[in-house]
Amino acid sequence: MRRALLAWYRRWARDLPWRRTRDPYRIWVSEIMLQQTRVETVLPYYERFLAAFPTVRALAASSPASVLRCWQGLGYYTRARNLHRAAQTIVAQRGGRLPESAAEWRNLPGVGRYTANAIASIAAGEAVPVVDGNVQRVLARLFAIRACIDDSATQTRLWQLAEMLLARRAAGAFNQALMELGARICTARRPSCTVCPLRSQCRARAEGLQERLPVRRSKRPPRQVELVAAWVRHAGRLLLVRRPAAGLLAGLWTLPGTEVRDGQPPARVLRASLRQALGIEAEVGERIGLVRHAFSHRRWVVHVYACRLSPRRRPVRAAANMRWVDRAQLGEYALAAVDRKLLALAR
DNA sequence: AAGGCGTGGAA
DNA sequence: TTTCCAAGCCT
Repeated sequence: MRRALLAWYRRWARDLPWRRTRDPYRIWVSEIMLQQTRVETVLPYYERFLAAFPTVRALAASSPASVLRCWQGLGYYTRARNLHRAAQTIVAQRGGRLPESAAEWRNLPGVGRYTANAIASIAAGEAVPVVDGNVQRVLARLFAIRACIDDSATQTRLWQLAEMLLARRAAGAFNQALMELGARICTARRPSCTVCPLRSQCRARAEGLQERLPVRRSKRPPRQVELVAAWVRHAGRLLLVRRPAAGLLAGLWTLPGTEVRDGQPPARVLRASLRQALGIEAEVGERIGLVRHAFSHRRWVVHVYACRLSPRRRPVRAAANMRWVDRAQLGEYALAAVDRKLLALAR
């Protein structure tokens, strides 16, 4: 099995930038970006990030805002904050020397069992297994595991299997090969069994179960939330506010606004929110659009209104989490994808 | 154990 | 349009 898999990988592995280096810093950055994120999505971010922060020292010396700007649009923003924090810890406590074992990597924020083992096996050849979504699927099929993949007992078994199968003298290549197989051949839907290097050893295929495995727990549908946002311009500038430091899209910038409880009139809620949260007296004008956005765990419907400051209450002094922004300066503010949609409405 | 935490592509 | 999901981690 190892021989077939490694031979397949040598022949078919995609040429990816993080496969062209053994620099632990670069491997680390790639693994963090790849958490729950597709290769094609990561590629441009990876190149930009390493151009901006080519070493762990450069990353540690940068500002949180600049790291977040580089990450904007990639999602799961805690990853960026953890990466930055970890870089500062590495410089402050280890003189910039990166961890050298999976156990050491595991101590860094944002580095769990999968990521620690991935980095250590790929960058240093340490003989430790990985189990990610790909490996779960490949092993569940290879061994025809019908138990729910989310059960902790099943997880334990998958890690044991990955450990048992591991090609210990080529751990990095083996781990990547298993994941590559899951990404390219043993896909979630319509796996390409006829060209799979493990087809003769796959129990799911022998039993015709490959399309039905693995079995996952069904997730309950995301909660729907209605919001209202304000497009406030004054003297050629647009009002932005910074989201709270914790929670959804923490630390990113957005249009001012708030949640609308069911049945409430959006325009009135918005006017009250601007006054109470920001001390701004504004007239809420026409609705310039409706934006729908889906997160992993909730769905937003955002009403966007054009607003103008009440004439006698100007000028407005910006609080710490509030900025009047020139169009030319917009690039200095990290925005989530949902807020790109909001801004695109009124251009 | 289960839910918070993003996004975009595929079916 | 909706659903599922992709190189997970943290609480």
